[in-house]
Amino acid sequence: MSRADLSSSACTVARAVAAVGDEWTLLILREMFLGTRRFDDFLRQTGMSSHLLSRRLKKLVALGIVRRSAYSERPLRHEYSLTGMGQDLWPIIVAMKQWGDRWLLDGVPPVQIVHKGCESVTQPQMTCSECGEPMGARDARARLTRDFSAVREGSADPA
Amino acid sequence: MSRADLSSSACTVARAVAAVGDEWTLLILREMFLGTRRFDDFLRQTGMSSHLLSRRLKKLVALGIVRRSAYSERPLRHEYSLTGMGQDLWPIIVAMKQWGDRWLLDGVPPVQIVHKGCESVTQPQMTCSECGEPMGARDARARLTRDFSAVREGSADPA
DNA sequence: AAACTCACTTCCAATATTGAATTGACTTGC
DNA sequence: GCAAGTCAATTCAATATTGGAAGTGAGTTT
Repeated sequence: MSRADLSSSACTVARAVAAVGDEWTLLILREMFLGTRRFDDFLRQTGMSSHLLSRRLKKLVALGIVRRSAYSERPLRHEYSLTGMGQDLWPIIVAMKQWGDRWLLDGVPPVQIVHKGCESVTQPQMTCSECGEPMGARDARARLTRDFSAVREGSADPA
Repeated sequence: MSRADLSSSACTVARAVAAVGDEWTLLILREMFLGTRRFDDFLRQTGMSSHLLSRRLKKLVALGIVRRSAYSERPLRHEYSLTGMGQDLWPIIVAMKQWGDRWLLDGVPPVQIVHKGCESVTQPQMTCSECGEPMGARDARARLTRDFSAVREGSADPA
């Protein structure tokens, strides 16, 4: 199986991975959440090649994650911004930041997140939607729905 | 800049991306959280080539995310499991699942998460550590700490 | 009118990935 | 006791992707 096939997997993690699960795409998203909009700024802030940036942006636009719009006629200039679908990727980037801050860094994280609601510096965490408690890997159990369980018993389709 | 340099970036998102931000690594992690431990099972469940699986597992072990241990002497057999550092990646995979469930799927998600604490099917969400409210991109503001802000003003180092 | 900006595209060498075959230590079935 | 099977890889050639540098073209500034 090649990477291109992931998007048709039944597993929604695999589909998400196919959409945004590569190094440069994740960095582009980080920049989007920091407010970067322009091609050249993405280049500067991520250090990627323009070739790749161009391709990644096209893909993100095609998927509906990013919107391309003109911010100036004459000269015609475009900027890139997140759609609703793209904004919803925030927890993924934040989860990466939290993990990186904890495990890959000594000292003070270079970026802090302020919650607009309460105006405090926050350490966003995953919580249970039902009881509101913070949760991690040990507090969770996966349950397969429907006939999907058959897939994971046998040695068939990667799901 | 090449992808290899990301790990030395000041940005902890970039560092996290360098560690686990590629397609196959993310799928390996998904499998780990579903309980997969053995080489062959990773192959079957992810559909990746054994060559790559071998390389990715080595990298994860080197980073301290995965532990390789013998589950049988004679024949000598090894299994792979998550370290504490690896367990902490759970929010990233869950965030991807939540996004995939919402935006890339019609119908019922193939996997549900049960919170062991309250025994209900949960939709884990990011919340503010200070006030407990659920939060998303629009509820957050990034604040650069220290002299790190200089980096983002100029056109220098990708941060 | 020369230099510059922005948003790309083209080219090609270097690198990474795929898929199939192979290895080797051991176990199981007959 | 010996052929077939299992597990955890490694090797190799074909293919695909990437990185870096250079180029493009519409328009603007000096």
